Amino acid sequence: MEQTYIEDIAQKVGQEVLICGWLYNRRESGKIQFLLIRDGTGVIQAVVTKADGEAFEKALKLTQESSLKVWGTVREDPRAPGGYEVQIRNIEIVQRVEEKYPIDLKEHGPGFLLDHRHLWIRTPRQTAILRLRHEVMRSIRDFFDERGFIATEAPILTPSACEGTTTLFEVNYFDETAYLSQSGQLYLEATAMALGKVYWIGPAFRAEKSKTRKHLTEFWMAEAEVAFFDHEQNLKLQEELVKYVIQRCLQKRARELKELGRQTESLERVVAEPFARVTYAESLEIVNDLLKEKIASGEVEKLDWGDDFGAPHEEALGQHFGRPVFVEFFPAKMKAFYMEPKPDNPDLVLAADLIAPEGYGEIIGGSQRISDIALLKQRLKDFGLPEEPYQWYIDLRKYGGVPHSGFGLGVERLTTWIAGIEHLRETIPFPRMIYRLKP
RNA sequence: UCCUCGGUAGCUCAGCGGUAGAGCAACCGGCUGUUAACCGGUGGGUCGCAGGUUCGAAUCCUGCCCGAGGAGCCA
Repeated sequence: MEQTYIEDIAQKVGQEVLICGWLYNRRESGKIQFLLIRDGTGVIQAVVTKADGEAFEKALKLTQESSLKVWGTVREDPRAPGGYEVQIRNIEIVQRVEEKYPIDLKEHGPGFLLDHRHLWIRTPRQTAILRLRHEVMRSIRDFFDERGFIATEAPILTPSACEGTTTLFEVNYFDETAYLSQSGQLYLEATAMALGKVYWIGPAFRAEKSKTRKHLTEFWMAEAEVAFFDHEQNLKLQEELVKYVIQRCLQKRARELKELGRQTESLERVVAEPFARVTYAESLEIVNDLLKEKIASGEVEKLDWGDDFGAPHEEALGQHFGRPVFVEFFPAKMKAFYMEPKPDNPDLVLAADLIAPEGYGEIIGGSQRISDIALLKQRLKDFGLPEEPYQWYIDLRKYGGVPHSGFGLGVERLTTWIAGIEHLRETIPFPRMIYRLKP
């Protein structure tokens, strides 16, 4: 008999099915037992009574997370969680858990759960989040594929810093030192010159000693790069992408969003309305005004020209607009060396960060890239970077340099926002953080 | 790296100078519609580690280790 998955159970009412899974919980009341079985697609209640004989005796032996197969008949019953249940005919215990399962149905702290991440991911909340992550990943791919982008890859092992500044993880590479990539961007610029429109979703590594709910040392970025794209086209693409992903999650993952208790009204508004846009200069005024009381009391720092936003500033800006907001035209010196200057004010660059509402902070950073070879060399010099390791990158301007633009989107940050959860560590199966390398 | 809080039973915590506790989990028993079921019983401890103060330390002091929350930095 073929296995039926729990998510399809509604189509099997009145029929005999085979459920293969794990025991999530068991409740018994004398001559009747209720088994809650999970199979990765959902949880179903199965019922067995003393009159069922052998199956009842086997059910008594089942311990939490024991693996099992259950044959029985599906019926609708309002008393069952989810509205459907299986009347058990036969049970096969695949493996009985002999030792006590470490994770209870309630009351655990984050430290304990992270130590048991390999088991924690079995719980309904975690599977809902991971399914949502899958939808985010898949919809990003679909978005780009539908628009004729080519998926290409950037190397993880790199000879030098892409952006020069951030701390990198060092790796022994035979007789040399290599670094784990902190961004695929520079390589994507090269593949964009080969293929026109490119994207990739890959891991990025930052050895920053950050310890906040918004940081991982290993996270996934969706990056895109388009030849002949300018700043305006770049922002339009980003807005379409974010709306597309959210729309897909709302459509296809309503069950998971409900499981997470996510209020979807704000997400629906994000899809319906245009994103806000402010210049960096305007944003300074807005943020300083919004936070003027906290600045006066010394709780938050006042932002001066050239300052980057801190967490409170980012949050205030997100709350103020109540929808995603692009902050654009930053001072050149506070951003990376490769960004194209604003034509009417070369002290600013054609770059933008996208700030999510509801306090979720920056989810995208992007810019138009420098296309002129002389300017690029000058910028490397200004930033105190050597030309030699960037020779291949300079070549992109020597041989048919064109205006081009791109961006990087933080997959976990976007997923955290859509899920409406507190900490991004739950949006990746095995989070890597400053004090956490295991399991 | 800095600031704050914490580490006591498998888990979540109480106890804060005088015999080591509760709830949940586990195990045993009861209950034919449970919903993180309920009711009764049983077992379960190097009180993070090291040193100090004291007649006496889980409790007070010092150092170290580990973790959580926040800051900075960033996606």
